[in-house]
Amino acid sequence: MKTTTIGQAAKQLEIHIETIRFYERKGLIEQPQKPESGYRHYSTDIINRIRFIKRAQELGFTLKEIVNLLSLNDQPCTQVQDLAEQKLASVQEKVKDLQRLEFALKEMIVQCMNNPDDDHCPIIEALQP
Amino acid sequence: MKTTTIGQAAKQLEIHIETIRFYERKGLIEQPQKPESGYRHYSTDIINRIRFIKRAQELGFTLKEIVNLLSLNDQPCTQVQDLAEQKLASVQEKVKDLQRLEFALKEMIVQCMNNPDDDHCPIIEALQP
DNA sequence: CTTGACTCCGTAGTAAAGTACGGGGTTTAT
DNA sequence: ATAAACCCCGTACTTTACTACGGAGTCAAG
Repeated sequence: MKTTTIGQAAKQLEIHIETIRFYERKGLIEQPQKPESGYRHYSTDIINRIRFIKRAQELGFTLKEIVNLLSLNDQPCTQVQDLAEQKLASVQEKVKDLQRLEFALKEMIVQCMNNPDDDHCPIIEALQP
Repeated sequence: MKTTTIGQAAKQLEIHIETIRFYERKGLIEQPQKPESGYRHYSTDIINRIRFIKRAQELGFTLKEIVNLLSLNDQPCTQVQDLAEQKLASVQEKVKDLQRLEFALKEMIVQCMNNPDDDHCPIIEALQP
């Protein structure tokens, strides 16, 4: 089986070596087999696991949640679904809030554009509820 | 004018006293007038400013960004408009990101629901390349 | 066989956003 | 007028997710 050193793995994954060691310490990945040299050698399995971690992170999961996700590997699908649904709910809430803000900012800008007096900005008051 | 002590303000805003002092140190709010006793006394203006900070935070703005938002207050109207437009752009971007995330999560959940095999979760597999 | 690149390990530092602590003054209620 | 409750200040600690450092061992090229 083909294996890579930690440096090659890091380059391939575009992360720092230390990040890999960090994940190891945090229990997100196992410490790989180390032959007599003492150097870590990574299988594609571990590489893919790190890729998984990175993707989950992009989806807004914290490392803690990812540990949880990974531990669900052997758990029934419904539990994984639960986690994803929780995440979804919080994301949807954030979107709504941001859209409210977007609307508010747009309103402000319009008011600004209709303002003849440059020294008295309507946004100033609008920002202070 | 009615004022409150830091403790009352904190209770009202449901944050810690130390958080208020922390915002002061970070320049998000001014240190309020302190009479001979040395105690801070907060006007409703400052209370509202903190409320604004909290709201902006819930919307995903960092304190650094909020400092920026708040700095809109002292600028002439055209500059305020500029900054508001920059903010708007970043908010819109954030909304888009979150909607992408929302979509990805929904897809996963649907796949999960259509999965007859509870022991073999498509979410976990989807994230494993 | 030596030089440079790579790896090991443990420890320390970073940024963000607080939170806690402790020794001292002040206010308020009894 | 005294104890409880509140506030002052500076400093230190917390969490998350890394990132950096430094001395020592190892491997690969010339």
